[in-house]
Amino acid sequence: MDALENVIIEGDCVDVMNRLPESSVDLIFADPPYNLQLGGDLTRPDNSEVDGVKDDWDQFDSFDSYDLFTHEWLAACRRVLKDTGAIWVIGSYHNIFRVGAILQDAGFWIMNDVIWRKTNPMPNFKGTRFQNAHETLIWATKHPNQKPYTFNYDALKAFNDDLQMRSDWTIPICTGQERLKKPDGKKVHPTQKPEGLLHRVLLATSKPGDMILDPFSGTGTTAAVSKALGRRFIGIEQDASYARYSRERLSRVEPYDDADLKTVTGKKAEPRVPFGALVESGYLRPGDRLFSASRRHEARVRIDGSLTNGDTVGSIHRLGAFVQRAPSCNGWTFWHFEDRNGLMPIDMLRRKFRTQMGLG
Amino acid sequence: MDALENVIIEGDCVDVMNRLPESSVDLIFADPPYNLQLGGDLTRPDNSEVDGVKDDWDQFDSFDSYDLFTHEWLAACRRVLKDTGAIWVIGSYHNIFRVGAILQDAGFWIMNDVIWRKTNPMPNFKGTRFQNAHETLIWATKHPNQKPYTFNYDALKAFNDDLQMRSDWTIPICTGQERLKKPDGKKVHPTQKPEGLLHRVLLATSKPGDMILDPFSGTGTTAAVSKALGRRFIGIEQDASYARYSRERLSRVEPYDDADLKTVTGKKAEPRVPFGALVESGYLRPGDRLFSASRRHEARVRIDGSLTNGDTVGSIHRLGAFVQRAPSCNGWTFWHFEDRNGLMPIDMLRRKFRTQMGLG
DNA sequence: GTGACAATTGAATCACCTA
DNA sequence: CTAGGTGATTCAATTGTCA
Repeated sequence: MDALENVIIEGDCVDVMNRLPESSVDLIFADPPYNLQLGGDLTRPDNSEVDGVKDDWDQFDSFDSYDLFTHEWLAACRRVLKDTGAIWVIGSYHNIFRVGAILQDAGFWIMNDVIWRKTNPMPNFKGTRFQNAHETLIWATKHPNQKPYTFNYDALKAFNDDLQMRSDWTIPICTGQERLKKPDGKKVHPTQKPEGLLHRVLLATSKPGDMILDPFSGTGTTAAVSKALGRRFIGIEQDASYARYSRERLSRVEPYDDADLKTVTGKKAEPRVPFGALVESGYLRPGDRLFSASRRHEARVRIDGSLTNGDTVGSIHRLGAFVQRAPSCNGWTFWHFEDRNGLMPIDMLRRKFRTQMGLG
Repeated sequence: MDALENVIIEGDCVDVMNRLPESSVDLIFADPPYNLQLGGDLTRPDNSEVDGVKDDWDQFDSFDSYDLFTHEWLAACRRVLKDTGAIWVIGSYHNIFRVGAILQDAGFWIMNDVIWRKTNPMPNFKGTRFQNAHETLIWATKHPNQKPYTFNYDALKAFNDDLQMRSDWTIPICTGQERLKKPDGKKVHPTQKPEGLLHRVLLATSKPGDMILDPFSGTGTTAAVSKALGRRFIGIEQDASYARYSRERLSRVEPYDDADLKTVTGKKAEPRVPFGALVESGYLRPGDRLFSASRRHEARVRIDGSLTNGDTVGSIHRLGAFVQRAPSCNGWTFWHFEDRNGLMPIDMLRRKFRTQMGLG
């Protein structure tokens, strides 16, 4: 099974994952069933109070088997996941606490829990509980303190009107044209996830070309959004009917233009330019004076790209920190050079250097 | 220990609970240590230091020792709880999954998980994850399919502007006058909960005269709100200083005026609709063109909701400001999409989104 | 008093590369 | 592995200061 990609595979997810090469997947999105062994409709979300007696004796037994099931598919996920990879799991209060605890026990490291806040949830008709208006997602890396992992911070900030993205996401449930229907008009799947949710997940924690795996593929929302966003994917689905519907759905997905897949990136992604290179290339000359924005501090450029204020010598960062008595300082934004129009941060020169050298 | 009530008891919560009469409590609210596992120091971009939770009471050797601790206090809670009673637990992703699973294993029956959506959470200063903007509460009865239990559906509906109360609550963190301060101006407790949160909990799931127990009483928010709402209470707190401050606080509590509560309801509770949400939900597609009203400027939509005009990229606001050479710009009114009837501001799409999603 | 502006702060698993 | 250097990074509210 090499170079298998962009398919929906029919079968048990543990079996199928164990036949995939290890450390081959960048990101897993898993929407596991809630009610394995719990007696069908009785424990479907929001109906858990229907039966009086059965749940009582069933409870321990069913939690145990659910835990075992969870442990097994998470172990299979862990094997196929790259050491730089991550996993998302979505669930409700019926199962998410067990899944989250087992995830932690398996060695995954939770980065955030994220709340999918539904704009248009089903009402609780009986008025016996709060309206169940959200689901919980867990985002976890394969290892504690894992470096690197993918998080497109700046893209999400642009998405969110220039504010950093929060852990609660307001997204509509899947309805209308997007919802897959059978010829008789009934919905194909009871819990089809909205493409908007997967769009945000993939935008946040994957890159174009990444391999995305969904072990409980269902109607193929993960696969469909992966295809649209220029990611590779493997979906695994046990149910032949769901698999058939999702393949048909995928055939209708048009990938977006490569140019539109690009996202906002921040300074962290830019190539490093040592300050000395600006001096070397004549953007600044030894002896030039630099100033803090307020002109309160002044320093002279030296031939090796260090600065001196007379008493002390150091890098742009060290001297900036020193004169401010701060533990650290970004010299690029702290120091300014004299321009026709007044003081300009030396970061301007760095940008000019990058552009003229064809960097970034 | 009979008829002990309306007190803060100093001591280990398991010891104290085991000395209380069994089946004597109507509702428990528990805010256990979160086991945050913080690393080194954290500084803000302005170099100031974040005052994190490094207290001894939040230190555990391992998940195992935390699980054992959790199991023990939950067992003690179970004993003192009436068969008609219920429990609330609050936590974050560090601990809530373990607590939820152990709660289920102990025989409690989860009714809802509730999200406390913070209006003013602390940012993620380093841009490494999503801003941790919520905490999770679990509401569970003592038994599966328990009847009766207390749920004041109508009171909540009235409280929530005649809308059914959802499972996500928008409430500010505890600051300002409400936050207890030492004589030196420092906060008494690192994690004091807002009274608005407890107000909703008690309003929803307790009755006047009920006995409310908080095994991790801290600064006594549960006790204070219980007193204000005419409930009886017992708070248990290990730390002598916290206990002293909470007793002093209680002496000042008077019955509530609802208007004073800092909760956010109705339309104001609805989060902003960011531009990216229109893209992920299909109101605009990556590759679509946007124009300024005069058509003098043009840009393309990308998957992260950023715009590009070929040279420059940025959010709708950033790019709008850039092309106009303005310091700032409201992208919602500056950029337009092509409609049958000509150009329409993208703000129209946001309004449509809000309307269709029932967001005010 | 008042309005503008600056300073402070909150349950936080918060950088990364090279020598 | 550690140590050290470079240089990237924040939102909403309340409180305090100064004109």
